[in-house]
Amino acid sequence: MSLHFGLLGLLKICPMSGYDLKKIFDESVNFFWSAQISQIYRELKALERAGCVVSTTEASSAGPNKRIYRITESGKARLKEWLLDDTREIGEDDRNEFLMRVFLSSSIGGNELLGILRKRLAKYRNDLERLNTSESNIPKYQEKFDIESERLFWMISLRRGYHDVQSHIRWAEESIRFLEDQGYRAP
Amino acid sequence: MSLHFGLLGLLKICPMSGYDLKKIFDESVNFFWSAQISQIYRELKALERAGCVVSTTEASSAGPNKRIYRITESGKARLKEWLLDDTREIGEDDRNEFLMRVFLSSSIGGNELLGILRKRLAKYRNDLERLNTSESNIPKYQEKFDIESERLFWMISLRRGYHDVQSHIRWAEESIRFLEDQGYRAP
DNA sequence: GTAGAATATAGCACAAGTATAATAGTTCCA
DNA sequence: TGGAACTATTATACTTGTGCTATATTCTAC
Repeated sequence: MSLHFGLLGLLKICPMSGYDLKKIFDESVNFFWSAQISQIYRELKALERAGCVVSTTEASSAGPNKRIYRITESGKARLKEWLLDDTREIGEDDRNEFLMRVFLSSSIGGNELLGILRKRLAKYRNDLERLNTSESNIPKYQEKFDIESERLFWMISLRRGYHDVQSHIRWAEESIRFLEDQGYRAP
Repeated sequence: MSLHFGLLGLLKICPMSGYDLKKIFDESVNFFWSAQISQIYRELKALERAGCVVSTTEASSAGPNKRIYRITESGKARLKEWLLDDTREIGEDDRNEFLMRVFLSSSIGGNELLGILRKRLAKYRNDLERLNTSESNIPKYQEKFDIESERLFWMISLRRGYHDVQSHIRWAEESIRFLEDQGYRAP
């Protein structure tokens, strides 16, 4: 459902094509939601069938015709309803394949795990860079659309990204130090 | 694939039924992986078809017969292979429906968001309690199986849980303070 | 002028997880 | 003795997301 309403929320700011939405996803909400272009097109069709959006074909400034989606009043109402829905459990996916590996690492031992954690720490530091890129993209959107009313909420979401990445880094550093103190050495 | 190898990893410690595996999932790895019982049974069948486990029917101490699964040598080898597989990107799912809502909250405004964040902070504090429960469950498993060789890896995974929950709490507190400073008041 | 990159949409097979219902044995206790 | 709670497994439909392929247009660099 999140992609469904994520698209609806972005279309509330400005009418767009599926292709445009994909780009915005990759540049902004990517650190907590990603979507394949194929899924976005499929979901847009579902949104139109549900009467949440309407589409028109328009000439593109570059490339083939675009199908521009616009949010309807019904779509706006349903978005608000979803945002306030208190009955359903709202998940934060903590499913973590990497942690599953750490948990099961007795089969490979501490030396191997130490090497794996060092690589992962480098990845986390890279995630921090990507977040900075997301943040520096905001002014670019400000030029394109009127996002002044969005700004506060975007900043709060972004702060969550920083808190999370920093905690990942702290954990990896702590675990590496701990394994080293136990006498493990990466292969 | 993670559930696949998660089950295999637990079966390496001790042969068990699907029902047993579900209970262990809920009590231990739950903070980074959950599984429906229906999915566990389905996955066990797939593991057996793949030759990673074998099953036998045994009388239960209480209730109907159990189908006990045992890991095979081939299963152990494949688990190790997966743990060391360096070619595939290992995901940590940061898909976050709650954050999607925060991001799109301009439709409901800062006052509503403040109320939502307060409730979420209470949930995070509860998550901390649940982690403590997971940790205090470890000695219980130590009695049942020989998990001395697992202990180090379980502790490192658990530490990640603490780092994560604490960062969620810090973020929620910070955001609530920020909204209050901006003059927002929960409805 | 043409190859290739970027723009733009659509379709299908597959993987992984959810939700729910059906079935049935055992234990416990009112 | 009857029913609730727990133990235990199976089956099936559905949802969400991935990966890959096909198709077509327009712009840019050589």
